[in-house]
Amino acid sequence: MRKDLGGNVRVLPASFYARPTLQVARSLLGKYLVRETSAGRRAGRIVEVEAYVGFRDRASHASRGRTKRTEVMFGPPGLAYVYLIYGMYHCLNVVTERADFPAAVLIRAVQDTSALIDGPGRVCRSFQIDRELNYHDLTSGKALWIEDRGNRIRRARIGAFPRIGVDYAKAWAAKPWRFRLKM
DNA sequence: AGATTGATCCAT
DNA sequence: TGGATCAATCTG
Repeated sequence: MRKDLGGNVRVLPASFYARPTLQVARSLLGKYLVRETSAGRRAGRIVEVEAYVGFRDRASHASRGRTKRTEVMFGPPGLAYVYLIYGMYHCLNVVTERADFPAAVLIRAVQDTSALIDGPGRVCRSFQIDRELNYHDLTSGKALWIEDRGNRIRRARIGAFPRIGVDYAKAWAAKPWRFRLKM
């Protein structure tokens, strides 16, 4: 299938990511995560995400400052931030907003045609995403990208909840920055 | 509830 | 340089 024609299907451009992170997070619901390898193409509908916003967000890796690991979060919008957690699992984020402002959205769950892949580590395992894709340009339309397939998501279908696994962030952990698409 | 696993970060 | 920590997942 052509990615830039046929009306509805198109790779999300940098302008999509260059917006306030909470907006980007909600907008990502219903979009399609696409992974292309030599083995073929695989896609899934994004159904759960989490936003990490700015220097002051204590739940964000970037709250500790600009380090080798967090540098990508300070990069231009539309980059992939992929990191290894617990020495075993990878997590995929998309970088948002603007250069020098650290923000990203974690992809927590996608709906395949046959299964729900629930959990950021499972998403990466299922889509063969690892740190080789850290800094990958998601607007390139190669290897890994996100597509708009023209389906509209009504605001009423989006639920907001506290983020997972960030209790150490105290008050910031309570912010309803996890967004999930109701079935 | 406990184990797993290794990169990262910061205090010693 | 050592050791605590970790945006998770699996098993019992």
